[in-house]
Amino acid sequence: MKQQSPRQQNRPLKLHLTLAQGIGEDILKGTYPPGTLLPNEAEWGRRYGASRTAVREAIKTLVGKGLIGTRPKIGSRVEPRDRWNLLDRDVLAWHCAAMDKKTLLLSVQEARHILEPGIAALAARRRTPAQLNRIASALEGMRGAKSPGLEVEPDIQFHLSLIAAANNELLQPFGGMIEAALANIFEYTSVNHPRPSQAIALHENILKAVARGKPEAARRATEVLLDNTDRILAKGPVPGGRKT
Amino acid sequence: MKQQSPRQQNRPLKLHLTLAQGIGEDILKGTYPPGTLLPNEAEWGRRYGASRTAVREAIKTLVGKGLIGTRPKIGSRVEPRDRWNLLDRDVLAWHCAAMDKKTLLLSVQEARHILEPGIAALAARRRTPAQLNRIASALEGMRGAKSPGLEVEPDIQFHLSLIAAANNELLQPFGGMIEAALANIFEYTSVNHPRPSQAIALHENILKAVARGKPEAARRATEVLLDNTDRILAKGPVPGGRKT
DNA sequence: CAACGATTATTTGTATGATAATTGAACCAT
DNA sequence: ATGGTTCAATTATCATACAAATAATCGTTG
Repeated sequence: MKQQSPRQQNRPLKLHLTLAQGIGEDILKGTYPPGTLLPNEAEWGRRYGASRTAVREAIKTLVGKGLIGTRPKIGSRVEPRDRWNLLDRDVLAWHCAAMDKKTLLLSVQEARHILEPGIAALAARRRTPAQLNRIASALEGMRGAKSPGLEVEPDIQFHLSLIAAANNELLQPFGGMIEAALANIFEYTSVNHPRPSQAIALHENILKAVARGKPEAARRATEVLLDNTDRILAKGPVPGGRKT
Repeated sequence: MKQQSPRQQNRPLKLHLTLAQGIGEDILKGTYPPGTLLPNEAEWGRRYGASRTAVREAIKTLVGKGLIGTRPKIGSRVEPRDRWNLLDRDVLAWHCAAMDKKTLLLSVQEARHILEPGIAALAARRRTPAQLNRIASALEGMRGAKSPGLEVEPDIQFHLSLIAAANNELLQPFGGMIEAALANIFEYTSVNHPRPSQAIALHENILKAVARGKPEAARRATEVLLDNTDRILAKGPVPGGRKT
């Protein structure tokens, strides 16, 4: 048999990562608003039963994400929100954990409406055959999915490969946002996707336009898909809700 | 009297930051392509004359930015590019240092064309009076600038406050990109801005549309401004070039 | 000889303790 | 009050030791 209970995801997570996550969530949660001072290193060590070494490494991670800054004799201060790396996978995850899901998903959709149509148009002009292939096989994955849960992963792959096909590295960081969004939309709307076949058709329209090198068609097809996602979201969470 | 001579660049930069910068630049420069292994911690320590502690803190910073991942017995491996936090201020700076400026600026402009019109439209719908004020005073700053160099800072402020006025936190991380872009465009095109008065007029159009709550007008005005910037960029660098 | 299991070696992870550097705050002399 | 000095709190750096993870090696066995 494998691991026992399902609450232990794979590996026990290194101590400094646990600390970074704990402190990061506190910050995103608003426990320490921007401008305020965090407890000092020794104090974090006491709270988590960790050595200063581990605490400092966690803090350096958070500094790397733009959440805090440190100065001798002062301590660690929370940076203003506009310096936060909100698109970072971890930060976004902590944000999800701390924030109302619906509000967050609406923000994500708004950003997607601004970005993805333009990205699809770019992809239609610049995608390589290999990139087109990757998009197509993601779509195949969606078709092949038996349960709605298994549809999410290929869906994510579809959008990630679309972004990759835009061939502009500065747009890649948005992949993390899309990834978090799609995973959470499923969490939120659960099994009540109206008609999976419809979603697949909408994705296929994008693929076709990108394949034929029609930027404007790709843009419009993406807008249609996003509008559809908006409608699914607007229906609100599934009545039963989800446990975890 | 304020600080004295400019010979001391602010502060001697902490050791772990020097390390993070050095290693980060190496990665962005392509010395260690994605998927390859970095030298181990002891080796970095030897190269920089630093303790393992300092090296490890630098590495944790880079992990935080998504550039590398670490595993015991394996070492530090460069992550695939689509996990890099390219919008992070530091990463972007290292990227600038490593890459051809023109190519980078073209990528930035492309991203701006996708993002900023939509952002301006959002801002027209949602800006608060205070946010509108901040945009207006940035424009005033541009007007008041005596030398072209002094015009850059208010220009940056104009765009940052426009992004802020969109009131979508997920769009904020792009501020760093715009910031780096505008600073470098000045570096690149130097003093040969054709007519500052024209640039100011184009910015003013955006402000007016946002003030009047006209999303589509704001979108179009932003597109016009970006097209203008494109033209300035297309002229290429100033013949004399810049020293630094 | 092939496959599998234990051993080993390498690298990162964590802990401890000490010292240096930075800088706000308190203090003191004028 | 003013200006400089000292003090103290906190991060920054170092050295060392040991723990944990895991790829590679080696040896056993079927």
